[in-house]
Amino acid sequence: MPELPEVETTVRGLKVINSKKIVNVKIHIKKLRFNIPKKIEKKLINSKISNIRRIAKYIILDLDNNLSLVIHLGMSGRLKIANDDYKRIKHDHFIIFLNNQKLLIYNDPRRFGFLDLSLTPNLKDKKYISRLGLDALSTRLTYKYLFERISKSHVPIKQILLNQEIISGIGNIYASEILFDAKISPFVLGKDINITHLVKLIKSIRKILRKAIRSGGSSIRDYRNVSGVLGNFQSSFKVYGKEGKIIGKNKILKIVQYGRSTFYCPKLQNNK
DNA sequence: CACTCTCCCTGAAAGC
DNA sequence: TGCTTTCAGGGAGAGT
Repeated sequence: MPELPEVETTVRGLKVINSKKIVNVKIHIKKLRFNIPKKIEKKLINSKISNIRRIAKYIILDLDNNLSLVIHLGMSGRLKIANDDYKRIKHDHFIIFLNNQKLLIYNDPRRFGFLDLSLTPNLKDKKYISRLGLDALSTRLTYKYLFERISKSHVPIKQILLNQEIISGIGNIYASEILFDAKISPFVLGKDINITHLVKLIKSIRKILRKAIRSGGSSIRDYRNVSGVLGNFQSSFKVYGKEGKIIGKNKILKIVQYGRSTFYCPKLQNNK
């Protein structure tokens, strides 16, 4: 669910708690994908949120005590802001109480997400951050950069788009949508993509992700922003989840690459 | 080193 | 209808 547009939507929604002070923290389960850092409560309580930002699919809450809280939503994670009369529901694992009577709640049924704490200046040294390639919406993402990174690769472009060490922020849904928009076959290998297609690919990456952000994010079913409002980009999906759909007289197929589903149209995505 | 596969977990949807 | 099976958005780490 949460790819760059959903994370960006979440970060924008979280701005309302910027400059608020953390007055309490409750952990209901200590192990998500990784263990929640020990004594995190003590480090968070009494600090003030000084900045809220996104790095790839990571949400960063910078605090005024030189620490940063890192949140990754995994596949099913969600952040909610609620009032102090909120009744905890299933899978609410981590709750931050703020000095404006609001709560920040981390809910994650599959627990593939994680929370981490870092000294703010050392955040970039965390290995999950340091390895990241350019952000999918970075202006530095050019065809030259991509060519340099993939022109020797024997991996299909669909998988390249999912590799966060090359471009960060794209997940399985938007990868299919982007390739469809760029009319590029998901099978074409990095080494076989020409410059014209790289230029088209970058255009489509920006176009699809920006449009999804404008729609408030998306998901298969029910991506919601921090206030619980549904995103609606999924109504704009052209190929994802559309197996068998006919466009003109061309059919959309679903295949599996590297264990992930890819939706595409062989006739329209032929690299011509 | 480069690449591929499996697994973490719950719940929705499909299959029977 | 209801029980069982399959499959899912991410990413690390093991395996080839």
